Amino acid sequence: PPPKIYILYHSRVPYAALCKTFERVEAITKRIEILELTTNLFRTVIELTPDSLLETLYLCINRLCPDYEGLELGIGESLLLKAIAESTGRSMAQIKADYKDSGDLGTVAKVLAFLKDGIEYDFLNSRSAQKTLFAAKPLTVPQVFSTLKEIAQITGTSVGVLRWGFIRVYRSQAKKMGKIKGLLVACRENEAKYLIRSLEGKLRVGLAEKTVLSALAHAVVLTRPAQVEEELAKAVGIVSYWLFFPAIEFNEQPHSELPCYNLIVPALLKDSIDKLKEVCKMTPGIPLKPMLAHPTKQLSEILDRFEGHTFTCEYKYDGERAQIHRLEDGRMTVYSRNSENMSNKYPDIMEKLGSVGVWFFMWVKTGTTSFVIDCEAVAWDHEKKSILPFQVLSTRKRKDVKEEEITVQVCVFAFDCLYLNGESLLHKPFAMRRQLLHDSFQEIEGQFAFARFQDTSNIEDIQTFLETSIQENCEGLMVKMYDGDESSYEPSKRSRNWLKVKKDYLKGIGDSLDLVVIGAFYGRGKRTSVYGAYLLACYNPDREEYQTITKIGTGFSEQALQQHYGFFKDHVIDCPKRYYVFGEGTKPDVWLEPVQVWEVLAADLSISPKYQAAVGHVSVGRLLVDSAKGISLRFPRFIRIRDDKKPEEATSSEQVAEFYQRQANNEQSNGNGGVDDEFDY
DNA sequence: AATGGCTGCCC
DNA sequence: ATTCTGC
DNA sequence: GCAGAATGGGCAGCCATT
Repeated sequence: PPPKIYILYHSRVPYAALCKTFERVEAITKRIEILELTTNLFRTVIELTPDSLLETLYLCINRLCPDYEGLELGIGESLLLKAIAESTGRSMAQIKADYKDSGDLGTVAKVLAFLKDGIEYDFLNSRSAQKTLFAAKPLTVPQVFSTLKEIAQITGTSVGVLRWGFIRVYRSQAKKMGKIKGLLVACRENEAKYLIRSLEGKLRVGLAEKTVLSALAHAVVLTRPAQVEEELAKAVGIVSYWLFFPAIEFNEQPHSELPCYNLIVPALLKDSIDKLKEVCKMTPGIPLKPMLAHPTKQLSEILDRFEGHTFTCEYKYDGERAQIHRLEDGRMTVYSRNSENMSNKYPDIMEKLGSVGVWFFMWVKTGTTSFVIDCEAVAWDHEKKSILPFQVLSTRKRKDVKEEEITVQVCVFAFDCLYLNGESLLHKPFAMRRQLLHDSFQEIEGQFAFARFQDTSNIEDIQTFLETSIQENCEGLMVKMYDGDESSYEPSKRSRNWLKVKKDYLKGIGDSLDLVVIGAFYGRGKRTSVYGAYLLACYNPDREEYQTITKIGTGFSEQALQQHYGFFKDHVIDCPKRYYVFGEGTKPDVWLEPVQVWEVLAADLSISPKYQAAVGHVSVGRLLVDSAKGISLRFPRFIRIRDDKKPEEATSSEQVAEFYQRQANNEQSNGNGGVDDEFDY
């Protein structure tokens, strides 16, 4: 149907219009209706106030700018709680209690009465509030957006010396808080709710980037600025998803190749649709959203998926995704998985890749000018010539890194080439991209390597290759479509053309532990009114203690969440048992009696600064483990209740220590395992 | 100058 | 990251 | 199968406090 116009003619989009859409979207779950509502919002904006389209869109996806510009609000839950408390004149305790009950900070801000000039205004009762409270002008989308941006730009503590020697301290947190409060008092009806959620960084209305992008495409097809195409509007009186399909397609390519709304939106408004594809082309220097892989539960899934196709297996390295760009003019950038600019973290990579010198030491072969390559940066032990764990990589400094001061060396494992010498390779088959990658770069030991691969279609070979990858400190395998149309590079897609196989996905392998539930955390959002996460412990029979090991918050079906809540609410205790061993920073919202054992799966064990499992038993060369550190789990998830086990029969501290030791031994001894044939493919 | 809490970003 | 769920 | 929303450990860096 034609847009329901609830925006009157304004020079700017009222923030209320946006919030109204959010409210409607939040109330429904049907995807097509959500799409329709969002499309109508954008159509209205295009028609009435096209200059606000970009800001409207950014507020819909809850971002301030393209990811690679790296501007962040720097506001979290604590600051918001404080801001809400101060704005409402209520105590933190009250705010926290409300938060617990509603599971939504937005609701907390919306429901509470605001105190202003000694008069209490009730936001729910808009009639009584209207007269006085609404003295402030209604918020507009550009205004809210620019204030959010200002908040993000506030930084640092500065000390200014005023006349007569008075010292004034500007605190960035206080300034941010001031801006938030300023917005809050101007909010009406539901605006505070969505404003707070924007500040939290999660809109949680069931509308996120993919749908917003699709809605944008629909809107610009149906509505051109200043010339509503009535006929077209009538034609879609019957809502059919497939009628819109061309619109989706036409916008998807531009966005996947040039994921920057600052560039796309003006082009959408100005240019014809045909021209858009020309304007929005892959551009070195602007990061692509990396292609992602589907998890695989069994090796047989690989054969099912790739039956009748050629595919190839690669090691899955446990490091940090690095999309490396080099432009013709020599400028270079390293981007992370989430398109953050990591160039300052990797001066060593920049130096090596950018350098001209003796060909023997260069990663880039002569003749290779511009490129975009997809890689994994992995911590590297130069003495042992082996891969170090992710936890080591994560200790690398991130800002203003000087090459001389680098403590954690990195080896870059390249596995794809998306752009080469002025030409996009996104639509080329993977076989060709890999060939070009190998033709254009060369391996330098301990610095740059190609991801190890094996082309095979035999399940036993895959099994063996998987085991070898794990021996060599990798996470497992990536299995990729090798040839044909389906092997192209699909930015931002979790494509079925790439599968990942990790040992912990496979049934019966991986670290499974039986742990005791000793605490719980209130759920939020769709987990309001049940516990959203739990605190788990292992058992130390010698000391008769339960030692905390991890929180857990995934793997539960909705039914399981209900069931657990129902069960544990009768086992809540006022304070922790004296035989609970826990760190100050890991206290749950409620403590529980030790009455149930859960089977839990994890990818790895880690040295923990917070948890206490096997404390005093942890020793490994590289990670300086002091006696106060315990063990925790990487990627913990709930598998099932172990009703057959009593709490005292849970995995013991000693076993936890053993698991860790085994893992560490593997990391230390097998680094070199069977790699003397490094160039043997 | 040291410490600890908060935040954002890796996985 | 992993996992679950409505469409 | 997609898109969205729940939730995990742990690191550096920033800021406020002491």
